[in-house]
Parts: sequence; structure tokens; C-alpha cells
Amino acid sequence: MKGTNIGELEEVILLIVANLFDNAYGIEIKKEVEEKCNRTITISTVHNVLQRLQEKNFLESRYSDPTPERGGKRKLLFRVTEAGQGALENSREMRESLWKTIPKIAFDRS
Amino acid sequence: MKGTNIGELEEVILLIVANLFDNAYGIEIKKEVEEKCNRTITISTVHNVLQRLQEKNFLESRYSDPTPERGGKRKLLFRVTEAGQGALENSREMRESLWKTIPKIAFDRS
DNA sequence: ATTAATTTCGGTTTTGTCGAATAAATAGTT
DNA sequence: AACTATTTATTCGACAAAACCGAAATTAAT
Repeated sequence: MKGTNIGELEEVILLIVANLFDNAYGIEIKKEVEEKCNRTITISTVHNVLQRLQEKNFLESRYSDPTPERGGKRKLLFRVTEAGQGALENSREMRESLWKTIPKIAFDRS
Repeated sequence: MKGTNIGELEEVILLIVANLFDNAYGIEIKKEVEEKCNRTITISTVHNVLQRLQEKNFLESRYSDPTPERGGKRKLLFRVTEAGQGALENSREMRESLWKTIPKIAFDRS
């Protein structure tokens, strides 16, 4: 991959960020990935991917204000960029077009 | 990933193998990936992924007879296994469900 | 100080990638 | 028939990028 492509986990995290809308930050994203995708993932992995996605300009981020709870330090909030949205739509369309042309017999087992 | 997960390229190659039905072998797969996904890829990459997919039991293979053309040596033909089909369906459903719940506003830009 | 929520750092394994080597078949040449 | 190009294919060995984790650092509230 030449830096412009999008990996499997990158794609789901992009999708999760879009879903989380204005509460998309590390820990919340980790929770959603685990729930929605039925898989475990560490917070370090999430942040690692988030950073790569930002370097590729598929995500942008800003810091929130700290919340008034114990340990409530400021959060790094993410949002999908226009480029990110484009990448998401491209891979969706590409895969759907492949699904459409799979011959019926392909999945028959004898 | 503990060997049971499926990468981005692994997924498209699985899809292409299903599409190619009974002519799914290295070079043909390479051509299809390049056409359908609008990206370049070497034959070594294709074979490498094919092999991993087989180790994961998402693909099975058999040798064809040689074809009667110049250099027409036997081909290694691939077919998606039941497990492979399952993996494909799972990731499709997972992504579609994420798409469905993205709030309308998420992709609005101000 | 201590505790809690969050992100950052350093490193390992798995996936994605390629160039070059090898194998097997046909066509042409001697 | 035996050899040697040429063509279609797959295998090998190596490296880069993506996926992954444990532990350290940071920041706010108690």
C-alpha cells in the first residue's frame, strides 16, 4: 500500500467515527468497535490507527474541553474528512459491485 | 489478528475468486483485481495472498490439466470454501450495519 | 498525594508488496 | 529426436505497511 489505500481496520474505525459523530474519541471508539464488530481490540491499537488515518487526511481532530468528572481530562475528538468519506464510499461501491457479479453457482457446494 | 481475521486485500481477492468461478488462478486474478479495483498489483502479491487465504481455510485449490497453448502449463485453480463465504458475508453485513446507522449530519460540512 | 480517564511511546506479529528464481509446456532448429 | 528459445505459470526470499499490545506519560478531580 502506497499510503493512500485503506486497511480493513482503518475502514471500520472510519465508519465508527462517523457513527459516533461528535463523541468520537479513543475509548468510546474502542467500545463501539468491540460491540459492533464483536471483536476485542486494545486502546493502543485504536489510537495507532486513528493517528495513521489522520496522517492520510481521512480524519481530522480537535481537543475537547476537560469534563468535570474524576480524571476527566480533555479528549481528542475525531471527525471524518471529505477525503475520508470519499475513501469509504469508494471501497463500499467497489465491494458491492463485486458482490453483484458473483455467479449464483459460485457458492453452491456439491 | 489471530489468523482468523481477514485483511483488505484478502477480502477483494476472495471476492474475485468467487467472481471468476472456475477460472480462478493467479494471472487471471491479477487481471481482474486490476480492472475491477482500478489498482496495480504484482503476480507475486496475488500468489502470496492466495496462499495465506488457503492456510486460513478460506480457499481451496486443485491443479488443472495443462492447456494446449504455448507455455500453457497447468494452473492452480482456487475456489472459495464455506468458511471463506462465511467470512465474506460477515464482513459485508458488519459494514452494511455500520453504514445504516451513520447519522445524516455526520457527513455534512459547514 | 492518590486516583481515574485518556493519550503517547516502543516494540512485535500479520498483511501487503515486489523482484527474481524456478517449473512446465510448446515451437523452432539442428 | 535432442536441444534451446519462448511463453505461461507458480514459488521463494526479502522488506514495508498495517494491526496489534503492554507499559509509560499526561492531565484533571478528589
